[in-house]
Amino acid sequence: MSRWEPNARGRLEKAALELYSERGFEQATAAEIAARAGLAERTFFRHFADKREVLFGGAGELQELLVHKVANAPDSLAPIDAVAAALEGLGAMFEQRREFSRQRQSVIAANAELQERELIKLAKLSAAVADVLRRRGVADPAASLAAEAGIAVFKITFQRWIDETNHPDFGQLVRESLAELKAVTAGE
Amino acid sequence: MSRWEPNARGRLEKAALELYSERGFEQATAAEIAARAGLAERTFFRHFADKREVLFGGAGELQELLVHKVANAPDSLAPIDAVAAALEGLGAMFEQRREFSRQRQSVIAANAELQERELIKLAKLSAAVADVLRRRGVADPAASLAAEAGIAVFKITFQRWIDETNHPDFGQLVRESLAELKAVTAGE
DNA sequence: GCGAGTGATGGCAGCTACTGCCATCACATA
DNA sequence: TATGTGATGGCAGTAGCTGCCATCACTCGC
Repeated sequence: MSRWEPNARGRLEKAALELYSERGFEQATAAEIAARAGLAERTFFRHFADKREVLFGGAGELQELLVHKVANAPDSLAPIDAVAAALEGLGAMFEQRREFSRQRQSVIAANAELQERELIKLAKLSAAVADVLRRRGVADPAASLAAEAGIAVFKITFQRWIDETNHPDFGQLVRESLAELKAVTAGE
Repeated sequence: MSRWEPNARGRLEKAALELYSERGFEQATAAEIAARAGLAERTFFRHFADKREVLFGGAGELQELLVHKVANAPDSLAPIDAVAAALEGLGAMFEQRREFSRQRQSVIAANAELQERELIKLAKLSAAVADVLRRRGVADPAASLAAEAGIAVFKITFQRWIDETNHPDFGQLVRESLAELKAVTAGE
């Protein structure tokens, strides 16, 4: 494996996840990751803005997917239900890479800097969802709040999906979490 | 102003906010901040874990305050209402430092790394609120969801409070945002 | 008053993340 | 075969951050 092997980016992502798992995020240097991928450190930073970003290559696709699903949800659905329906549709994608997701999440859970990066990705997701809700005609601050609430449902759902040992259905967990949220915010 | 002047930490916080405002977070070095505070770079890193943390000295107090207020909210209040009541009680604290808050928030808004730090502080706030809700007898995932929803209300409220030019009342904004959230999550 | 102890500070060496700049390489195309 | 293009490597340099040790101001027991 040397220069001009295909899929340098993918090799870097794989090498990084392995090294971060083996010895922790802080103990792995960018040079080591690059070496394991058969590349130079300089090349690592050409593919990824920093050491953390290598774990978040999928964030863009996830956002596009979610935005697309919210945009295409039936007009009859209330904002929060449109977001929840879109979240349910993410199940297939996650189920497919469950083991990868678990490993990645365990690395992130062990390091605060990675959690920060994860949180800003979720914040951008929330902002994008708020945008598409506004395009559906939802006014502010309702659009922002519905988006934030939807992402909160996503966070809790994903955590439960990772933690549960008996492979629960992602969509089912979304529906349960949404019902809990509605129960919790029902009042007056 | 030299060695052994009192309140080194406070001087560093002030110098940092000034420098970050004047030329941006990335363009200000830790050595410069320390010099402006009459201290050495080494001393800066003894008071703050990193360059960002110097802007978040108040996060701990805020969390204690909020947790205390949620814990002492009337038992009759539903979880989300207990959190909202606690948030309303934060108004006095913010109104007192409105100009500081605006300047600080403008610095944070201009830099992604600072936003990441802010988000993890809010996540910790949410976790602490979830904890105190559990101590109030709220089960999971309701406790986590109520906390996340409450912090979402806080985020939107704070943003509106900063943006509005005509000095709105913080508590009033909390009540409005909560009402919007309830409207948005009311369903089926 | 005086010496030991304590906590805050400064200085310095060193590692690593990250960047700018330029050379080099593999490949496509004319 | 020449030439352009995009990906890569090498290297120097900056800045964030840490470990280690010396130094300084203050306190307390005597």
